[in-house]
Parts: sequence; structure tokens; C-alpha cells
Amino acid sequence: MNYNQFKHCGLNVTLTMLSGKWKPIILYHLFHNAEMRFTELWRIIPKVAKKVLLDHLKQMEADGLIIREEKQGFPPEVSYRVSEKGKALGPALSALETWANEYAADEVAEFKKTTVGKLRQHLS
Amino acid sequence: MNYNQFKHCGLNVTLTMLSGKWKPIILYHLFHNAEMRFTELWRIIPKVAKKVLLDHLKQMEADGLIIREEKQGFPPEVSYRVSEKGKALGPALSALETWANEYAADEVAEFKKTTVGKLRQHLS
DNA sequence: CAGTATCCGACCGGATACTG
DNA sequence: CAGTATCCGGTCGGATACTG
Repeated sequence: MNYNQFKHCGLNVTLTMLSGKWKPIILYHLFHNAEMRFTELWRIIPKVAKKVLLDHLKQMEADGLIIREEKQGFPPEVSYRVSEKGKALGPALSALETWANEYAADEVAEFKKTTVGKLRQHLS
Repeated sequence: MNYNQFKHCGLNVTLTMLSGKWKPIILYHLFHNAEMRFTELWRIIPKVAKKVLLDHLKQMEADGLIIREEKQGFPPEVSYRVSEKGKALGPALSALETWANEYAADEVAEFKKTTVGKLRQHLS
């Protein structure tokens, strides 16, 4: 048996890169906005601690999913955007989303009631 | 607005269902074997604690990804297989795997050196 | 504005022993 | 064979305060 043929390795790598409580919503916003300031992301995402958001962004940058751009000057101005590598992941993420809505609609509804409810509250 | 349009709610739900250190390799084997006994899985997966494997299988069953079937008698005989819901996730998982091999080949190679290396050791 | 520095509790993977 | 029952250590998300 040739173990180099194992097909779960890449899957494991990808899931590891995506694991992190706020990464899906970060990716969602970056996919829809082309470029966002740090505070912009921080205000939009409900109840996330600054440190945690920074941790996630650092990981995603280290994994090459997003690109961090810093303009010199004061006050600091940092923006994040999706890399080509990240964009290439879009269809796969879309497939995961579609599957959930089709086969796990209840859990999705539950998720919306909790997290998205908090989001509205946060923005008002 | 014509980007890769995924919302993050379903994505979050799906990733939560897939989060677990050994779930990718469990799914891999169940996808390729149609039906497996518990010990069969346990022997194949390197260095996983019985309790952890059971935890993962219980979660996956609760999420409806796999089906647990128990035949009465002694000694116990329990087998696991992928549900229709789980099978429907196959293409999306495949897309994640493909992306990793194309855009994160280094990490995949590294993963093989560690985990698959342990597998050989475990089987010998 | 965009970070760092601490500190903390909860959860998760894991080791080990026991059971019907 | 296929589980339970404990206990443990590390990591992760999070709250709070401080800084260039």
C-alpha cells in the first residue's frame, strides 16, 4: 500500500488554515470589500476582542490567505485584502456554505439567531 | 456585487462540524470503505486515543455525517458508514483537498512527513 | 489607529484504567 | 469488542489595560 496516495492530507492542511472562530466572517467581509482597514473589520465583527482579531489576521497572513498593507505615517493606516491564493479558495468555501444551507439548515438558522443577532445589536 | 458569493453562516456551521483533529482521516477511510468496524478504524489511524476517536465519531453521528449501526450479541459489533448527508459533502471536501495541493504544497508535504510517517511506524 | 502585554477560564486532545 | 470513567496539560478565545 502506498501511503503517499492518502487524500486527507491537503484537507487537513486547509481545515487547519480555516480553523479559528472568526475566520469565516473575516473572509466573508474581505471577499466582499476588496480592502478593509483594521478598525473597519473590528467594528463590523460583533464582540471580538482586538487581540483575537489580530491573532486571526496574523495567522491568515502567515498562511498567505490575506495580504496586510501598511502605509507609513501617523496615525497608522493598515489595510487587509484577500490574496490570489485566498481568492482561489473562494469556490470551495462557497461549496461548504451551499452544503450547510441545503443539509444543515437548522444549525444555520440557529447560528444566525445567536451570532447575527449579536451583530445587529452591536451595530445599533 | 459579483464576487465569490458565500455567506459566512453556513460556512461556520460546516467548519464546526469538520473541526476535530482526526475527522478528515476518519472521513477519508469511511468514504473509501463503505462500512468499517470501530477497531478497524482505530487500528488504521495512528496514535489516536480510543476516547478521542469515540468522541469524534459521536459528534459526526450527532451532526448526521455518519451512521452508527450496532448488531446485538457478544462481543459487540459496531460499524460506521457515511450518510447521504455526509456523501453530499464529498465534492466540497475534494475541493479543499485540491486547493491545498495546488496552493499549499509545502504544508501538505510537511503534514505527510509528520502524520503519515507516524502511520508507517504504527503499522509496522 | 493599530497594535502589545498580561492574565484567565473553558475546552480539547490525550493517557490510563476499568467494564459489559 | 466497543465502549466508560478520570485526570491532565496545552491551546484558544477573551477581558482589560497600556503604547507609539
